[in-house]
Amino acid sequence: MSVITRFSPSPTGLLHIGGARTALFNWLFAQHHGGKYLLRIEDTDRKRSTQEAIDAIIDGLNWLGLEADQPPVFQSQNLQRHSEVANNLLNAGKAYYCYCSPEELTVMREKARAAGSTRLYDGTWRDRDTADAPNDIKPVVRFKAPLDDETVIQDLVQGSVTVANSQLDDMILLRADGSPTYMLSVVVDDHDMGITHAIRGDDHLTNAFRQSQLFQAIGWTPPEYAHIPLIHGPDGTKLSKRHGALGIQAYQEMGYLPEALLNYLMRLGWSHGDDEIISLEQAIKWFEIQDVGRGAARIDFDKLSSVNSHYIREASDQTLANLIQEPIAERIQKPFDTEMSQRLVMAMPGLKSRAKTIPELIETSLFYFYLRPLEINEKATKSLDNEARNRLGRLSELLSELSPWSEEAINEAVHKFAENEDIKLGKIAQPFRAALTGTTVSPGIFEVAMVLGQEETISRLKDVMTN
RNA sequence: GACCCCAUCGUCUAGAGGCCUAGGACACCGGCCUUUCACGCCGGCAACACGGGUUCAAAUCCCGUUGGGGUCGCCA
Repeated sequence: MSVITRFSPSPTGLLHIGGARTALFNWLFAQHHGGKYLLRIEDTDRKRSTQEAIDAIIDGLNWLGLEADQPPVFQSQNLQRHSEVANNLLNAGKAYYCYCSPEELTVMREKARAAGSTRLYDGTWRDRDTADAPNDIKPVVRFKAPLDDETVIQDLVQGSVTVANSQLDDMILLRADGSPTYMLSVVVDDHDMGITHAIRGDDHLTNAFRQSQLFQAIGWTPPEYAHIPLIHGPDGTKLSKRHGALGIQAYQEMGYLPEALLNYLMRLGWSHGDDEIISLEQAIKWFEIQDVGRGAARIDFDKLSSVNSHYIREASDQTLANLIQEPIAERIQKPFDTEMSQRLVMAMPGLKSRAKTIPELIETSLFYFYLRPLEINEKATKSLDNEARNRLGRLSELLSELSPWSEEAINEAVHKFAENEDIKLGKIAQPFRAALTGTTVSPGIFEVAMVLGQEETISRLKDVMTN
């Protein structure tokens, strides 16, 4: 039997980092087994589901490259089928009508809780004659859950998990308005979609018991379950808006590369020995659900950044240039022309090894495109005393005659210059950097000069001399 | 509160009874490299929650304690 997995978010909010990881694990598992990975939008709560959320989820998934193998399934379109299954259960005597009013249930719940019970519904209508039914109450349909024995889930991650059936009450299958509940819909859709493995968050573990019972009652085989631990915030508490319960596009905006986020996410809970940098191809080969840990993991932005900087360094100069060209143009208020594009690509090797995020990459590349005269920051100004300016003057004369204009040639020329002036290289390199970049921190200054070109370099030198 | 799950350096983790005086990565601290900042390289700090068993031997198995998390809706 071929593997089919699914990621089934409810479109009531953004695709957060935990959801992204769940999707990733489902995707990896399916890929590893040569199966299929499907997307099911659980939009049966029509009040809370929004089109924006649906778009955000699908966009986020696409950005990460976790495309489903089939068009998404919208749960709301299977409602009829779901109630049909409930009605069959009703006919078979495995479900029943319950006429309790919401008020009655509230009282019942409070009583049960006070008594320390997990069975919040006491089964009032389980065996009661429907002839007793009040006329003013529309009934819900409840599942006649087994009272004795226990339900056991062989979870692929958590191992064998057992609960006494006496702990579980009769869940609602169909609401008073006839609409199916989540528990029912999940079971029917998982079956109808042929889901073989349900990989989902830990928070569903207790749901698995009831779903398993339902499968049993209908006579279907439940999927294999794998409940993966949740992701916590840096302080170990539940992920909240404060931490990282941000939409995935927030991470995009913060400048994380999708491959970096994917790599980071897969290592949260899953491991393959000591490997840290793992490509998607390798992950597909290596991914075993048994290797997923059982404890919750905290999100660590430092590590994410570190992984990100690795992928930035790995990315091709052209790819990165394409990525940041627009943002740079916005910053400098000037559209890119061919020459600027070429300059950016040329500058990339020196730039990318210094950046942990894309915004950082943008920030540090700006000086290449600022119009003259450059603004020199305070620190940089300090290296431009009179002596230094005079020296830069002499250097600029030398450089204006330099040919060819290569990094190596510039390097050689400046070294020779320092030798002739009997100064340490730093004495000229730092003022040179200040003049060309306006700052004290930049890529190698010979590389900078090379990228800037002979004319621009000389001009920038002259700018600081005349000021 | 009841039920369920979890527990190795600050963080992510390796570890499936002897290979562990517990390994890697991030972060942190030194050093090297060097025209700055990074990168890179070298070194350092740092953990098996606690208590009982089982065993010749336990981070690894069992029980308990403590701590953390999850679930208890006519939400999903």
